[in-house]
Amino acid sequence: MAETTKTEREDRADAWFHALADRTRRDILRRVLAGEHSVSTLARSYDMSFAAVQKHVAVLEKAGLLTKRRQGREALASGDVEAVRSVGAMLTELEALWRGRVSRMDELFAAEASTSPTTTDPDTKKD
Amino acid sequence: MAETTKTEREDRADAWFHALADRTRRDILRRVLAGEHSVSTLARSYDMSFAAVQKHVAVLEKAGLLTKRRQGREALASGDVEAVRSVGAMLTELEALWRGRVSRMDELFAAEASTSPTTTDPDTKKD
DNA sequence: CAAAAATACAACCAATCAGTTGTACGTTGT
DNA sequence: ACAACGTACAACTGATTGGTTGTATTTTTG
Repeated sequence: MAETTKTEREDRADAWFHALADRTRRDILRRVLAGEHSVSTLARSYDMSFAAVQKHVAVLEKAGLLTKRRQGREALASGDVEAVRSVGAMLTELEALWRGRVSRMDELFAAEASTSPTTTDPDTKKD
Repeated sequence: MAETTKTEREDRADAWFHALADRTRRDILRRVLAGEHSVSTLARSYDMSFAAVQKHVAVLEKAGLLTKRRQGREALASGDVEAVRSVGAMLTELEALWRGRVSRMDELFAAEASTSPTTTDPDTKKD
């Protein structure tokens, strides 16, 4: 159950980051995270055709960063925080790898210091 | 000074997210965050030409997510955590917008409840 | 010195992307 | 009923992307 394969996760990440890699889309996401907006309302904010904005919304929707709900003739878009959090979590995982490197470097430093205490360059007195 | 304009910030974000929107690049970033690797060492890990991997490294470098240092004939790549943190911070800012929406919704709910206490659906007793 | 290794970079190609215009269809207001 | 509005989608275009091969340069190694 909930069998999320590695490539599925990477596929989603591809979609997430690609969706966020456009400033118009990031701006749209900001707005729909702050509150619901119809596609035409959003479109009025940008110097491009309605169809172009509609495409951007579609990209965000496919990436799962936003959901649309129909009300009469309007399509109301709303940002999905959980998805944004997931992207953030991915970045945190990257940071964890870095922390692993640092602790490994610390270990190495400790080991070197104990085996040969004078290994640290003695020429570095002044400059 | 350090006058960072709005578009400069957006330019960097474009580069960041675009760099992260490719799974090979994300994988390279993971490796170089965990420790220094030469470009050819990285290249051996992927089923593509050396030049292709070299290009991916260049994209990450231009985005500021990784730095290269020359040692002899090798180019050693190392991940930049600060940049990763900056990307994370951007996501956190998006989350903050959402929190703003929620508190505004809370206010609205409180106001509605005080003016017409029976507005809330009485059928919603159980779940 | 000559061969091998690691890098850099240009030129090319197929695929995708971000934008456009045009058309069609359901919904709203007069 | 009908005009205006909001949406959806197809078709097209120029720019960018992710990959390739080929060539040149520098550094190590035998």
